[in-house]
Amino acid sequence: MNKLAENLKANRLKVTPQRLAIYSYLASTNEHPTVETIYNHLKEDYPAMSLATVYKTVASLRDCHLIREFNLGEDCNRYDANSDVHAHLLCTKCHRVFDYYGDIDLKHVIYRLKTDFGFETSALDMNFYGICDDCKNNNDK
Amino acid sequence: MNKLAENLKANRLKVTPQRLAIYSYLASTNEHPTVETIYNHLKEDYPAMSLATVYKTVASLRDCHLIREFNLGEDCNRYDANSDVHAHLLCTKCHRVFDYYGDIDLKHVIYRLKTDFGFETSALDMNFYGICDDCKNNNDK
DNA sequence: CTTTAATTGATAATAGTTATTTATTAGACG
DNA sequence: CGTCTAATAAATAACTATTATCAATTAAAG
Repeated sequence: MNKLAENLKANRLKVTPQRLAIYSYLASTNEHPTVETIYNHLKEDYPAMSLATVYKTVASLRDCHLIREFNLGEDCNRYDANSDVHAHLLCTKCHRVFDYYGDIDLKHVIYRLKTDFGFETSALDMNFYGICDDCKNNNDK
Repeated sequence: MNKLAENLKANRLKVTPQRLAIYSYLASTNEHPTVETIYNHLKEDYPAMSLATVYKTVASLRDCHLIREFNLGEDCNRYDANSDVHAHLLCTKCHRVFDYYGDIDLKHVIYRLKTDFGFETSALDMNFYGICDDCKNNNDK
């Protein structure tokens, strides 16, 4: 039994082909896909899969913290199975999202939030908006 | 003529009572209101104001950078006229949003993004999700 | 194998946002 | 100050991402 199936079982989620496919895809990509993207990507191998199933599955995976759901000011959410602490860089031109594993002292900030304000942090987003290197160079169109 | 009206003029936006009211309200609060909240707050003084006007106005103000639009994983956007660099703390229990003006070395990160990846940052969000002090103490309900 | 509760697929419903259209108005110009 | 015109507002229809519903299917426990 693979790791993904074990994670599902550990969270009392039934191991279905649909869930394995969605979770597996998210674990294999760093494209931060939307529900639409996930659906289109899996349509070929799972032609019967419903869009509603994708929505329900990402909600389940998010609820048991197997994936992260986030919004970068677009009209839809994005999903990410990468649990390492990292920032997201959204290129406002090509709409790709890049990861940044930087030297940002987040533990220090989380500690300050707790001691100074009594705020108990359980998750965080760090999002940068701008123009990526490719788009800066490719000024054609 | 007040500062708000001057800002509107500087961006070639007509100075209308609706825009002044919405912009003025955003400049006066630190509650990070949603469109719904803005609409309800102004309904008393401007009973004829349409919800569509609020949507169009915040879009205009956002487009000329007089306010910021952001999303904290809720089902609607929030707006903020505070242009100082700061983080947002969303209490996932009472759904209030607090500001944090911390010692986060963002200039350093922005510089690294540019030199290491060629990413030109034009805006950023730093969002912390957790439980605020009030909610931690008020465990009643 | 049987049973049962969870899940899927199809689709209707919901909610936030945007588009459309007509009436109104800010502000330029004389 | 009155006239004119393009921009804006109000009302509401349309759109789209997401959620809810429900009958059919299936994972998995016994």
